[in-house]
Amino acid sequence: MPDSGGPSDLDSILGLRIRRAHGAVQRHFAEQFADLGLTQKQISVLWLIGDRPGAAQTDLARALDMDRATTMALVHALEKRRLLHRTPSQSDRRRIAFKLTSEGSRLLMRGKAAIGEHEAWLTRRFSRQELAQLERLLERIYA
Amino acid sequence: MPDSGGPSDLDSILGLRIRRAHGAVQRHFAEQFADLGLTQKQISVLWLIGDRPGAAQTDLARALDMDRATTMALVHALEKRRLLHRTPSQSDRRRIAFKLTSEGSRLLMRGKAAIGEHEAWLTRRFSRQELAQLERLLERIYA
DNA sequence: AAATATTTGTATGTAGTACGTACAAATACG
DNA sequence: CGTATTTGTACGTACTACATACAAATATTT
Repeated sequence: MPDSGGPSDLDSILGLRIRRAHGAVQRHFAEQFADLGLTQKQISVLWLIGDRPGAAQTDLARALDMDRATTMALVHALEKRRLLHRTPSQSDRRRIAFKLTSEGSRLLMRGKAAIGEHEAWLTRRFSRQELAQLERLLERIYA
Repeated sequence: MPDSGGPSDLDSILGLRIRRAHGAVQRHFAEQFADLGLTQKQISVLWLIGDRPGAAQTDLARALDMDRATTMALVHALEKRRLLHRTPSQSDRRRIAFKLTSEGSRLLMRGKAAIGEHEAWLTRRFSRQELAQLERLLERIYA
């Protein structure tokens, strides 16, 4: 082996740190949620629809910072699993309102519990102050 | 519209903030690198091979926190574009050493410049202290 | 020295995420 | 009323990521 992993100037790139942190969180999340069969994005969608029944395509896309095509790919997959259903709006017949099915609600409840554990795993490495600081700094990137 | 984007308890999830920050960085990166035709992962691989010529599959996977299959998918794509080439190691004939081609080196140089601009965009929202703090906190997640 | 285990590279398949584009229907606006 | 915008749909493309199985080379154990 010509080089066994010495430091590289790549380490000083903030973007890479964010990507690696994201990857680590993603991996732990996937493990935690393997039995529920939900990804981060999927449970985010369920969560949002649970919070805002009647939301539509554009609402989800905006809330989750995704484009419409990506959003609908998620929604269609969840609909196929009968976790949500879609009913046309009466006031605006272009819109189709999303609601959780009872199975979707049950899965969301289990998902929220699992997210609690996941978040505990993630946040236990920070003090309360550090956590607040980290959230504040991260928000500046996407807000 | 039944709900126009009020706050949700989703906002208090650190994992989601990391994901959204990652998404924002990813989007800006993609714009910045559209003309170079390189993704974050791809330039990370080029960068690492530039820093450590002779590295092999496993070295890259470890350095970038990816599994071997993902790593090789990246390497193969870059090899197809003649940005790197692979030569069998003499000391260990299982290993195949990666090196940049001259075209790969040129592209890496341009990429490093573009990363400089990208990093400037990303970091200009933080003071020097905040930047150090953010890097320190992020590292705790994946290290 | 021989048998076994590990490492390394290869090849395939699946899934999720993300975006672009083009199209049709409904609504809003001038 | 005609036009522009919004909304949903239906394609297609690309990247990332992981699992698995297989072969070859090397390392380890007996």
